Amino acid sequence: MVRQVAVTSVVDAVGDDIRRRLFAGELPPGSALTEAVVSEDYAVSRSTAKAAIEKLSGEGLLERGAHKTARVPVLAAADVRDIYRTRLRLESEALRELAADNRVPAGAVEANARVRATGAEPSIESVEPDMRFHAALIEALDSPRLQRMYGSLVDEVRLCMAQVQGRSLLAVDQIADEHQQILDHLAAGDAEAAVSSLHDHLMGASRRLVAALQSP
Amino acid sequence: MVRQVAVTSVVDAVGDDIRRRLFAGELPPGSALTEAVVSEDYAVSRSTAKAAIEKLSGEGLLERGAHKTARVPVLAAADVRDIYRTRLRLESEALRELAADNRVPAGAVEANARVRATGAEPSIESVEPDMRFHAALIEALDSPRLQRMYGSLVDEVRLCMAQVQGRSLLAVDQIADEHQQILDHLAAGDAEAAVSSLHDHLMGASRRLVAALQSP
DNA sequence: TCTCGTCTAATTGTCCGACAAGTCTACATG
DNA sequence: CATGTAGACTTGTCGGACAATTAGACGAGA
Repeated sequence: MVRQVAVTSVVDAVGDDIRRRLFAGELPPGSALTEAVVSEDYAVSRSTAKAAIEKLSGEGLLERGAHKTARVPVLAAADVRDIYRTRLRLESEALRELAADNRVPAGAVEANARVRATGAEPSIESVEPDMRFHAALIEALDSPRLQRMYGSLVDEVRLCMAQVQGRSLLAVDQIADEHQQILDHLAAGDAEAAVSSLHDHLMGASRRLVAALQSP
Repeated sequence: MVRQVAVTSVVDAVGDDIRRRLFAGELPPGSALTEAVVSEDYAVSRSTAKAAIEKLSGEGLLERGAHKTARVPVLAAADVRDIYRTRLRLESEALRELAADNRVPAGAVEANARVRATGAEPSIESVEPDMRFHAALIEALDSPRLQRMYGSLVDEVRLCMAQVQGRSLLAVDQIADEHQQILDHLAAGDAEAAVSSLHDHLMGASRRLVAALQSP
């Protein structure tokens, strides 16, 4: 077992902050990010700015064509649907594997408790534990590659959230209830029921996101 | 509908050629790729070489730590198993969705015919159509994100193949038969049977790869 | 002998400045 | 109105430079 500590290069630091700004909605969809601007904003060389931008492009958080300025992607309904259907695919598999052993990941239970603790009203506060709940399902499989894939999806989900500015929130209680239902099915070892609940949970969220995207 | 044509930067060209060399086994596992060497080999600046190396690292085809020289990853048994289990997860989901509509992707049928056409003896020739068969299952779902994820897995699979140098090949007929079995189950709309066949197919391949890795 | 510093060579991280090539916009021309 | 063109902006690539880091060799001292 090797202890891991994080070292951060300037490129990473700049990339991380741009990512943060993306998720915080500080960079509206469609807005441009030229290498020169990034370079000035962070007081780094253009090479460094370029590297940061290209890294984010590789992750799908920015769009850029050859000789074109990088832009914050504008997510269309088709994108949101693809993101959520792919999410559903990964998480469904996770549920099937967990249900096969009646496994209920402790991290998911804990995260859902935190969801519920954020109060009854729809709240942006509940997003964080909500994401943790779902991530815990994936992490329970202990597969580096699956986790990496899911991580890239999560980033796109956060981009969605930023673009609808919380206009698609559901009552916290309902979210927590739906999560609990999934956990119950897991405990019972009923894979199909768990998958079905997850399907409703995620497809509902997808529909709300699409609706929020299309109404100003 | 926009017609797409490919433009290739120098960075991409260098990256693509290194990728090719990786898959061709020209770069043995564990070997180092310094920026200076790449820069000289391709007669490009170090900045360009660096960008190419970093792109490949991002795709998981090279390993590199801060201030460390990039190296061709040496795949351990755990890696191969994780790669194949993740492959199984994605392809299983694809089969379930296809079976739900009794869909048999034409591309998969055609690819399997090409597998069989490569003769009866185990042959490196059959690898290409084999990969096409599996990719066709994923492509049938028409999901950009799922395809991207699967693509990154395929790259790692090719890295495996390069590292065992074809020491894990199975008789072409058997491969084609197993593929056909999956297609038959799909046509019958029997998702669980299709998934089960796929499971045996992929886990067998995984076991052979691990064995080949561990014997000289 | 083993451990610990130190020195050195190789390598990467970051910056700067430069120029060619590509993109976009507005404007002029036919 | 379509076409072409000029100019500003932006990206792609290069070369060189220097600091920071790593890794290996070497030697001093316990």
